Amino acid sequence: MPELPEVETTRRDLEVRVRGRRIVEVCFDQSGVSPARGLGPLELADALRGRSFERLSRRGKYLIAHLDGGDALVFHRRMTGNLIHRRPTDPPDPFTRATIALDDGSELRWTDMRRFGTWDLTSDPENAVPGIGPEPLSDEWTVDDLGAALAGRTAPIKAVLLDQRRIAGLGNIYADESLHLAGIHPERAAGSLSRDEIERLHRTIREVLALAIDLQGSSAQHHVGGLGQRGSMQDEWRAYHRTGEPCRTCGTAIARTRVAGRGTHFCPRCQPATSTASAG
DNA sequence: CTTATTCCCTGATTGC
DNA sequence: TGCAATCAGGGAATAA
Repeated sequence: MPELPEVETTRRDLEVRVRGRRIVEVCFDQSGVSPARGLGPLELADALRGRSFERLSRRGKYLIAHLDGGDALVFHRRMTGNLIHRRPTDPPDPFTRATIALDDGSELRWTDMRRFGTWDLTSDPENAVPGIGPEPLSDEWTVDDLGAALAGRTAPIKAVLLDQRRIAGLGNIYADESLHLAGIHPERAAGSLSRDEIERLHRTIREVLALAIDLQGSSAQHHVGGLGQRGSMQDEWRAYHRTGEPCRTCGTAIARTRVAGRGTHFCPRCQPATSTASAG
């Protein structure tokens, strides 16, 4: 599913291709459902027609398309959303819910099998995502910041990693992967992590996100990049979606449980429930 | 303020 | 083989 690396992949792919392009028309499928809360398909098309893209930015899992005039169209791909740049003559993409025609004859196709994705038109792009936590790949995000986000919390560490108010952009895949690399059990109380564990986790979060961006994201399920290409990070998964398969570090079968309502994968040996001893 | 639960959606998978 | 139940999960809403 699209997490920070998948959204960043799309941003990089599309930025150069939509910059300066004017929206000629926006067409939605026949469902009558708009991905924009509070705006129907026709209203949304009216609001976007004639506007130009200035740049694309990202905040956590949100893709922000800055428009001329100072406002922005904010996309969230949720589970199955993709934004793909195509020519009209390219073969159809399955589950295309909307098409944005551009003034150079190309188009952006919004595909979203499960229709969870959202568009949000805002006049205040700087505050497009209120309450969201720090960007984990930013130079300004320190070990101390992570420590402060975890301090005193009794919730499982994985639940805190998934909480977008604490850290922006981690989802189920990269939470599991970061914890495996750090050797930390996903059900450990967040506030119980030692300084050494917090340092390891800070490092592995950044490592796994950076690698995933290099590999253009994980495409085991639905994600494709802005040109329709698959990523290859799924080949590097060490925990996520590997139930019963051998841990790449120690060979122990990867276990599966449920944390914060999400399927959770970990190595019972490398990620012990109690120890603070090293791993990763 | 906190943590836990439900719901949205639809194709894939599982169970009988 | 067929059909129903379950599963996948980000985040908003709701509950406690």
